[in-house]
Amino acid sequence: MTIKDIAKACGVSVSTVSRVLNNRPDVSESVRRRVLAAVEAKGYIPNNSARDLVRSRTDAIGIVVRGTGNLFFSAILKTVSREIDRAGFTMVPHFIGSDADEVKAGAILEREKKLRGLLFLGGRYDYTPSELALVGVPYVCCSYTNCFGSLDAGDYSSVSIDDYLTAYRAVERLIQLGHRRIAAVVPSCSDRSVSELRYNGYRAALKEHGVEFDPALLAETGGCFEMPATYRGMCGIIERGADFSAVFTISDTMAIAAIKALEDNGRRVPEDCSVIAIDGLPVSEYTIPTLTTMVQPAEEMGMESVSILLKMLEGAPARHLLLEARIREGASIKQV
Amino acid sequence: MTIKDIAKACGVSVSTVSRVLNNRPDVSESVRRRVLAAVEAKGYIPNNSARDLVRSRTDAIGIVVRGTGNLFFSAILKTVSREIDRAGFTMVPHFIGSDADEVKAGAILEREKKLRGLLFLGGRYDYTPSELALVGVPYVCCSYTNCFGSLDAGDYSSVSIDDYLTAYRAVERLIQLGHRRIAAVVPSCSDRSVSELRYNGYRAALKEHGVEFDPALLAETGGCFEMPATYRGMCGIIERGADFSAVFTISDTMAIAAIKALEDNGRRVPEDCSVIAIDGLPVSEYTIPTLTTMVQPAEEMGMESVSILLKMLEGAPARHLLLEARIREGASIKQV
DNA sequence: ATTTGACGACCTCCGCCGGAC
DNA sequence: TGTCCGGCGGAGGTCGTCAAA
Repeated sequence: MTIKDIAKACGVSVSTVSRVLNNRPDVSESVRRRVLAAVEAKGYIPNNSARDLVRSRTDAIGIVVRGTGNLFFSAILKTVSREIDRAGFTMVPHFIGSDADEVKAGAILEREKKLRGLLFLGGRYDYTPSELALVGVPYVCCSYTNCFGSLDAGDYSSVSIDDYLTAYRAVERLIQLGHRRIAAVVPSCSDRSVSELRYNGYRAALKEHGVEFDPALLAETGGCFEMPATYRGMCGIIERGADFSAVFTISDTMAIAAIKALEDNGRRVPEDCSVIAIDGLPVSEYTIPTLTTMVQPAEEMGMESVSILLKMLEGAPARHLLLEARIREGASIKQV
Repeated sequence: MTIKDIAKACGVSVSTVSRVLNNRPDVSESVRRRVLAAVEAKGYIPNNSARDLVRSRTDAIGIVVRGTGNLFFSAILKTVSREIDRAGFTMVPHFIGSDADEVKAGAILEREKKLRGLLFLGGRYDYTPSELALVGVPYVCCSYTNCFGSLDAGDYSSVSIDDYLTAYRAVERLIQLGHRRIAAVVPSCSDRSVSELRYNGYRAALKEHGVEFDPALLAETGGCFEMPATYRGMCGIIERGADFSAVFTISDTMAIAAIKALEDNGRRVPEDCSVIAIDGLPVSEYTIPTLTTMVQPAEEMGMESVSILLKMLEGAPARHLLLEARIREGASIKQV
């Protein structure tokens, strides 16, 4: 069942059928009706591969999810999927490890699947224009920005929270409660990415409030956001006999692992040690104790990312949206 | 950048490049290397639309994920995505609510995206053949089976654990530890689905070991797997003054919410009450206390689901794989 | 002036035949 | 005789162009 069969059945040319199918004006009403009737009668459906081939453009939007096991991304992904479907596009997801090259993955995806646009869910903060030259379609960085990089702000869009400020406020909250010896478990202090940014917020909050930074209170997990590495990092701080009354981690799952390490070493949370984090996962509202955390507006981030990308496909300029993370008071911090 | 450019650059014919690209045997090793080097150097990627076109079929496999917020599915999804990519197919995901009609969603997806096959991640256990007649491509039910339905076993594949037996074993473990008053929080006792199946396993374990079932120890959440509803259900059992020393829930996240409800009502886990569940999420290894749970082999389920589906696309018969859920001993249960 | 037909290009695969060694 | 490679044509739908009715 091809366009030729329809043409033959109607006694018209292939060109004419194509014109009807694509709603072009230069076809007489009588021929149009005859063709549409034949299409309906024979149940003809145009071959999408052939259409894509000649139009050289699809309805595909790629999503590169960097960091498998990131529960925060899982939440965003569902929103993104829903919004892309709603707009009549097709979502093409691609999951990569947190140490993989998302730009390369996106560029390959773009060409393999003929993407109209790209949405990066997590990535590096220090792109250079030459790196991103690989990407030939509009793209949005969801949950991060290019603050360490050198991209022209007009060349890409981003939707994120202010990582530095959010970390600053989380640590400031601990200081307000009287904490001075505040440990931190972070993937890295200098990864030119989310971890460095939030670490800088931690350092700035200490400094601003006259608290001296103590390297003994810091654990780096070697770039890893996973719970086992976080658990080991927290144990490391404890085992070296460091003196601290609070812990800051850059994600909820890291906080859950850190709390586990504290409890396993005989330190109760929050009685012996306060813990604060950033993310606001649903599950951390049911941990014991309930986690106090800075909630990222996941739903809003997903919606806005897709909305901005779709508008870019229609020629709208790039946008950089900075959303606010609000604290969700739990029971993992207390006054000292 | 097309196959012609590669041919020109290597000084060979288009046919030869095509032969190399498709791993055909009748090409000399030297030419093969030269062509592959040029492909690498120029970053050539074959046009998928053209490939699909000439092969007269697409490379799309649909995934209908039923139940947003299901962390267990998030883990499977990553494995499924990786395996589909590896096999050279394209994954087309579709997320729907846990009360939505996955068959209808799959059928629509199949027509819109011209799918080769479908993978249902979560769904009803009681399909009838007429319902599934909507689906015109091979499909695999991942994480569930049609045990309440009337499908011909040869018409579909499934990869799952034995829900009834797994629940039976979990509850049996509690009985072995001396528990007789075992509460259960389940979405529903009669949803013709996973909840009913696991509830039946709970009831069977009680009966088999001479423990009388007490309706006061049961909470139904109204078909909901979410933590807030589970929390309320658990609180309901406590508030009605029921006497129990252990709780069985059908998922890890439900257990986390149940433990929270217990602790909030002054009952320590496991000292005052043991809790056991089914799933084996990474996060439940870091909750306090560590959850004792029946681990579903998520990685294996994802891999096998894709593997079986791909073989079905090549004409292989349907298969029904029953995987084993092994207990992960935590610290949420104790002897009484 | 309006409508319709014919044609080539787009891109890849694959089977087939022919030539070269 | 066997191995390797070139070349051809058909498959599919769209779209611009040109010619014709």
